[in-house]
Amino acid sequence: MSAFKNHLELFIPLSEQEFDQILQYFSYRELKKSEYLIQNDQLVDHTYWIKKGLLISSFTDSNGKEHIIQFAIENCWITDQDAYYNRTRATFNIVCLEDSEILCLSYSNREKLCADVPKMETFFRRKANDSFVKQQRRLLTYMTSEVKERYDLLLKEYPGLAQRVPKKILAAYLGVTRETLSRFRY
Amino acid sequence: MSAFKNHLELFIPLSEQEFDQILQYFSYRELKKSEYLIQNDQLVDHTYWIKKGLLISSFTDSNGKEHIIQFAIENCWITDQDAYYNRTRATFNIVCLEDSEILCLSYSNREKLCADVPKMETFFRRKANDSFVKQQRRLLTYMTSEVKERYDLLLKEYPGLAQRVPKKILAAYLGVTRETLSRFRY
DNA sequence: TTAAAATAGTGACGTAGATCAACTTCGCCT
DNA sequence: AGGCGAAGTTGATCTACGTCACTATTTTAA
Repeated sequence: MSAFKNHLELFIPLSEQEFDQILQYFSYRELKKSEYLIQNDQLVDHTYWIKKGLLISSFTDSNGKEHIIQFAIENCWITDQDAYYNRTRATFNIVCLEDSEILCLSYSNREKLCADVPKMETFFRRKANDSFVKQQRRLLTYMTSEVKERYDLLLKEYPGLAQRVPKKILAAYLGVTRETLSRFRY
Repeated sequence: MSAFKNHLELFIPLSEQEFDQILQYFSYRELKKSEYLIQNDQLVDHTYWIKKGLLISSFTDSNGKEHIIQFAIENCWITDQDAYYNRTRATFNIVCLEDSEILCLSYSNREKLCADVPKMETFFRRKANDSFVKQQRRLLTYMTSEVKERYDLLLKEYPGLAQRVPKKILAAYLGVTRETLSRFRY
């Protein structure tokens, strides 16, 4: 009754044996609240699937302002994708907001997995297309919607997030100051 | 000496025979300036690779304001990805700004191609990861940079675009009015 | 070839959200 | 349990960009 198997089966059907084989390519980690998974300037050799917990990836711009790139809760993947795919150093920080349980996949194991198990290459292709569309929707929301509307959409996408995460983090995801967000809530 | 073969070889090496086989899955179209490749509300059954020309995909929001999603010039892929991958209707319009020559790949042919030629599944996986990262960089630029800076970055990414495209289209890509863009140029 | 439409530039004014500052409340740590 | 830093609220201004209105120029199509 693995949540990870269910997750993979969103895109590809798997036998128990296939799933067991796939799991060999992953390792497992547990992190406590406020520990870092990735820090700015590190080489990024892994992508991560969140079994349990809550993490954020963030970017600090040249004015020292922090922007939230992504929330990752149960069943989400997270890494600094630019650094991971291009084998360069992180520009993002990824930190735990809650104690977390994480499956880890190294770059070389991911390539091996894709070569050894064609279904997994299909999975990653579909997943990447899906992520692209979601990212594009976020950009579109950014371009077309008022802050209040973007806030409502965020809470609709992650119900209960407002209770798990400081408001200033929500504001930094929406691209406004905490003062502005505070004036919008009632 | 095919530009398309070179394009595929950015991610995967190909023999002439393999390339010839791959080409079988595509069809070819020519469009004149101002003709539509995809119109809002149509079913989207193809993704397109631009051999020559210039197209834009755009989205018209509930206030009637037009937003430019993407410019597609030589060697770019373009479609309404949300509609294409999820087999639904277009929310974007895609129109030619210049006479264009286009390779077309249907959804079912793409799936067949991925199943028949594993290298092409690898190509599309890598390409999708790459597109995701580029999209994420655009969102980040949106969140962190002033309009003037975003304008300069756009022209750096597509040199000569300012000469090929009406200014109001550039403004709609940057998410500002044509008046504001006009005041930034010197 | 010329009229109409689309594109572009500029000024005056309006507004959403930023910035700064003061105050309150919450959560963590020994 | 109580002290301290982080988080959140609220008010007063500031500012980047939007809106509207008018004019000039370029493109399109009959």
